[in-house]
Amino acid sequence: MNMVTATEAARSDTRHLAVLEAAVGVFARYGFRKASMDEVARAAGMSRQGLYLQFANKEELFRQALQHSLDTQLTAALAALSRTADGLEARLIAACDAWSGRFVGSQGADATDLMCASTSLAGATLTRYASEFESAVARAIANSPLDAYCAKADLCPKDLARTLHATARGLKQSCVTRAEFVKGVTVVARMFCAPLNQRG
Amino acid sequence: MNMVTATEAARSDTRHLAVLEAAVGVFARYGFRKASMDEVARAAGMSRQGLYLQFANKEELFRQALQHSLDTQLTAALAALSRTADGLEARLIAACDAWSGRFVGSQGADATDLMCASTSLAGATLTRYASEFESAVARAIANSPLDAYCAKADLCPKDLARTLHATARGLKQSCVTRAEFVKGVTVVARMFCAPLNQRG
DNA sequence: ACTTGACAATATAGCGCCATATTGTCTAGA
DNA sequence: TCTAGACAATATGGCGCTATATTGTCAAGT
Repeated sequence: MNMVTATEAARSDTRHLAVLEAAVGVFARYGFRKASMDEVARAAGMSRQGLYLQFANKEELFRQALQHSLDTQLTAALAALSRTADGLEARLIAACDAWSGRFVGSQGADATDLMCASTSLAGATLTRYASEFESAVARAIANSPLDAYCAKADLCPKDLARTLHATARGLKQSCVTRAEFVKGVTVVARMFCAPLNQRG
Repeated sequence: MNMVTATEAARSDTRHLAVLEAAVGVFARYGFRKASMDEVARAAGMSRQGLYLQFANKEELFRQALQHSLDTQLTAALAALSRTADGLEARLIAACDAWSGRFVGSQGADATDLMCASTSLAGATLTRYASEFESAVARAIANSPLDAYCAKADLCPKDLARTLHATARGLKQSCVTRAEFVKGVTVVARMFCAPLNQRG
């Protein structure tokens, strides 16, 4: 692969991602059914036919947009977890926010539609990413001094990760503002990390 | 009020509550719309007209059944919280389970219907009970040694209670079995109570 | 005090039909 | 490589209609 094709591939890839970003925005606002290919094309600044040249159909576009969104969120969460310069508490908060916080304030009446479409069109992907998130959180905990306390409390890092994730889900469904969400996540993370701030 | 009327009132009240119990079961299984007065009457072992002698209409029956269910759950939660012989962790677990755990495994396709009907027919009652639950949890925390740690962590008992409640909500929506739910609640409660098990 | 059987009023589910919106595909062209 | 315009196939929402189920209310009986 020479320079030209590499550059072209990179540019085409960038364009591809930009389209997916636009699609994510439109799907998030209108849900799966009420979002039209026309709307997505306009948001991406291209023609409707341009979309069909890149994606076989609406379902495929949705699948890729969903996967891109999940990928972005998971990548950001992993990045947050790997900032070992920060304390575990800050990393957990940032990770949960990156993973679950993005669409907190903006879920309308189409939320059920989105969840339904996501599970029916890419349920496996969805659960796979969620599981990867929990595993990464569990690893971060296992590689921290908190791991020792877990054992003492007859718990494993995986348990903490799962419950942290459940808390994020609960907050997502009950919080109106993102600030509220972050506040809630901060509370769990801080309490989970409490053993680190005391002499054991 | 003499003995006879008092006894009669008590018996009538017991009957009333038994009918509400039956109604709760039917509504929980079928949702609001798909549950028929006929079904409730059969479950309560009485005639459909008997229901209309006690409740003005279906909405009123639902409101009272919901309130009775909330009342039962809140009462059980308060009782759990007041068992000061137990440690805070056990009390928090029992309280969350009593408040949120009852219908964990049994939520079918009519769950949305139930939530929608509940909020539209008795939204104020719903939020009032939820708020009372959180306040009671907050009080239990404030009256425990954990209160001191809260202050040190720049948090208040109310924050912990709210987040605990959010965790219960998240678990309720993601757990398939009640055991799973209790396990998740145990994890948060144990970690929240961690500061009590260490020398500060 | 509750049941039974009946009743009209109303809600619900299903169906077909129509108008419209959207999808997915094509051709021609910049 | 993308756009523009057109196209059939299909999905969707609305409307009227029918059949059925359910609600809410009777009168009569126990």
